[in-house]
Amino acid sequence: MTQLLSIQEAVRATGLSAHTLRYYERIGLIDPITRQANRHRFYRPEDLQWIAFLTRLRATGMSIEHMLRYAALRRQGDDLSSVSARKRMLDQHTATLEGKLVALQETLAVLHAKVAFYTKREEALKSPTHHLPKRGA
Amino acid sequence: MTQLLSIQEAVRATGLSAHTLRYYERIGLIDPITRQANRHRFYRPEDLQWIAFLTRLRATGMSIEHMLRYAALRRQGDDLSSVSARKRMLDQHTATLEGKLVALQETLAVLHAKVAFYTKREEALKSPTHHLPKRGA
DNA sequence: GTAGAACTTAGAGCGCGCTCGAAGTCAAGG
DNA sequence: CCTTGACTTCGAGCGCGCTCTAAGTTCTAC
Repeated sequence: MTQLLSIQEAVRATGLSAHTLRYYERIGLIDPITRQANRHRFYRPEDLQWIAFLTRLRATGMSIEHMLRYAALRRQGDDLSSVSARKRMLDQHTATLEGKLVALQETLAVLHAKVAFYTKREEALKSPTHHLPKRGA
Repeated sequence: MTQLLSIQEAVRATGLSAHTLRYYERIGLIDPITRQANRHRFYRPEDLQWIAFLTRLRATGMSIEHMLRYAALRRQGDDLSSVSARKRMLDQHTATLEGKLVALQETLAVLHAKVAFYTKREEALKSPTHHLPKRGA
């Protein structure tokens, strides 16, 4: 049958803490997780997929408020207005991430240059008789 | 001569708020900015360069605590231990950013796929007589 | 001389996203 | 029966990075 996971197993599977999993459910990011007789949660594979997607959105900087809007649209069902709105949200996030990607690449270039500079400086300082320290940035 | 900027001009130049500029100085991220007779700060081009670099580090997720360590090393001067430590910090940050870059690209791929899916779904919903709604993720 | 704008300081406050604590329930093992 | 331990709920607390407030100074314009 489908594998159902306890909260601790979900913790391992998602990388989130049990506190965070309950918190996400409490605020409505995650639909109410089905319970066993003892009221313990058990997570279905589809819950984990949704949580993994949420984690992606969070890790790339989407606010919880926005994720809540997305989750609400998802609950609304697959009518045109929901589908269009979700698409717009993801389009918007995509654009944001493309901007971040560029910024990140620029920063990586700056860091590579700085590291190269420090490497030279380091070598000069290690053998002061062979090279005078360089001037510069 | 070198151009000196008031705090408002520094705000425009850096994109940070005046509050944040003072805050950074107060906690030691920025060295004490020189003052005019009326005690107002005036920022030198080199201050702005340093602030721009800090802003890059922040924007790519370096914590203020780490930036403070970097700033302290910089104040220490260009001896071997400072240069090596700064290089190590930037190397470390570079590695972190390379990881983020990959994650970001993965998320962008997921988003592109989802948007494509929603686009199809949207079209199907707009002309329901021509296409039945699709099943799927 | 007075109003207003732009700055100064020190310290309090805030929003986000968790994170934790307290107290209770339940099932299994000894 | 009693402990142990994993879970439950609810609400309070926290760390980060600002952000704002209040009160004071100084300069410029009228």
